[in-house]
Amino acid sequence: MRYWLMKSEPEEFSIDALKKKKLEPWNGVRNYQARNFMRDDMKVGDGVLFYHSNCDEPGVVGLAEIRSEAHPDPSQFDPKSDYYDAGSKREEPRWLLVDVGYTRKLKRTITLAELKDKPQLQDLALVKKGNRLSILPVSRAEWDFILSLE
DNA sequence: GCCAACGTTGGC
DNA sequence: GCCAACGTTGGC
Repeated sequence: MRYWLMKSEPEEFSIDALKKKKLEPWNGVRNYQARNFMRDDMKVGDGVLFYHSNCDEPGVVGLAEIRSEAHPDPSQFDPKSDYYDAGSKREEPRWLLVDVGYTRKLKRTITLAELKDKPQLQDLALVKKGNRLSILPVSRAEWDFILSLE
C-alpha cells in the first residue's frame, strides 16, 4: 500500500464536497508526471492526503482513498469541457483519472506553513521550492508523521 | 533538438 | 494582484 497527496482548489472541489459526494472521479489532471503516478503506481486502497491549494489557508484537510485503477478521463473528449484536449484520441487516450473516495476530515487543517517547518518532512515534494505537482507520493513515515500532528 | 515565448500553478 | 517557478509550444 502506498500513500499520496492530492491537491484540489477548495473553490473547485473541497473536502466538504467530497464528503457529500463520497466518491469523485479525479478528472482534469493534465500533467504527465501526475498521470504516470496514477497509471503506474496507484492501487485501490492507497491512502490520500486531501490538500487544499490556492486558498486562504493551504494545507492538508482530510483523508481519502484510491477506489479505482486509472482509466480514461472522459473530459478530454468533451469540447465543452475546460479539460478538453483536441489532440487526444479515443483509441489512445492521453489522460487518465482514478476514483477517489472520502475517508474523513481532519480535526484541523495542517497548514503548509506548518509542514514546511518540520525537519521530518524536508524530502516531501510538496514543501520543495517551485513544486507544482498536483499528485505526489508520500512515504509511510511522512504519512504517519503528518497524521501525528493532527 | 534548441530555446524564447507563453501559459499555468499556487504561495504570499 | 503579483510574480517565481516550471511545463509546454512552436519556429527555426
